[in-house]
Amino acid sequence: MKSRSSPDRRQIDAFRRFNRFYTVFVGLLNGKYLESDYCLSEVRVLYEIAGRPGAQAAFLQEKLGLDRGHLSRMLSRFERNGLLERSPSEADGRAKLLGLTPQGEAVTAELTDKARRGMGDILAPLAQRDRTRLLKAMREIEDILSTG
Amino acid sequence: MKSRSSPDRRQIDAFRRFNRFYTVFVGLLNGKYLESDYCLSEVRVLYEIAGRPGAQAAFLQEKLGLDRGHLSRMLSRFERNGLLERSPSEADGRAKLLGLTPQGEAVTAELTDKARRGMGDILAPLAQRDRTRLLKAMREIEDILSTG
DNA sequence: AAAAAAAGTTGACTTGGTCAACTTGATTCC
DNA sequence: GGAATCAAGTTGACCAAGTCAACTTTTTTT
Repeated sequence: MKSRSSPDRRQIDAFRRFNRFYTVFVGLLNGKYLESDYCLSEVRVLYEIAGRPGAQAAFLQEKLGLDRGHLSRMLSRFERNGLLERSPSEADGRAKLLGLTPQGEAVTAELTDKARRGMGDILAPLAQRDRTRLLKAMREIEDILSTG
Repeated sequence: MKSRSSPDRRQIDAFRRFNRFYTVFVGLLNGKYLESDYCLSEVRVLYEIAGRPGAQAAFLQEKLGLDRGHLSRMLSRFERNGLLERSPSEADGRAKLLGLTPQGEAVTAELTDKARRGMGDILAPLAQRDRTRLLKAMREIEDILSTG
């Protein structure tokens, strides 16, 4: 590995400032789209199931880092509220396959919509030029941090 | 106000993607520096008191959006653990002025240190050029989003 | 066939946080 | 100046998210 100078204090502090800034910013967003009966991990679970119908709990538990019991109860609640169906797996008698009901799909779509509207409201007052700059900057951060 | 075109779908989705990305990223960071007995709001409270010795609870409660009762108990706990002193205000008999004890200062400094080290670890493997790009992009996002 | 492991459920518990009632001291406003 | 109102802080009751461990059932290993 190539030897590199260590980061200086000014850079580290600017980094921390951005994190504080963006944490608050995202907090506001989430506070907004969490105006919807569902907490963050519930939303993540719904999205995940929507994206992979037929997944099983163990997979979600692993991927999202949730507790078994917690997830089990959450899924029961979803089922009770008509958002989710759990059907026995043919391949494995222990497992249950997860899938959203039409109502579950609708709720998930509504959540996505709300999230999109939230973002749209933030972008709307910006000039087209600033939107482009913003998204380019975001892209750049993703690139740099994810290859690092 | 100048009329502007509404943001398009691609931009909105790129925005959301960045939010997901950065939420996970920050989550990892926090997971790291929350390896320290203190939860996020406790850390914020400590930082706030460190930055404004003599502040009173009502101010913190307002600024950080915490519940009165929750904050009151948190401060009691800090006091019990020797991190905090609450002295009666001369100007207002109801109020108590908050200040960190030397031990409280030490804990806070240690937290800051940990946070800095966390950031440093992320910046370290990057080339100097990428660090500069990263921080410039962050700066740009702050600028655009905070003036909007 | 026995032992070990995996999927899921359940109960007991911890904890971060909310809500409302209450005490005490400061303001307001006739 | 005194009654009504309001603000600062404390306390108790409560909630919901999340953790931990025990248990059942089915599958895999050997």
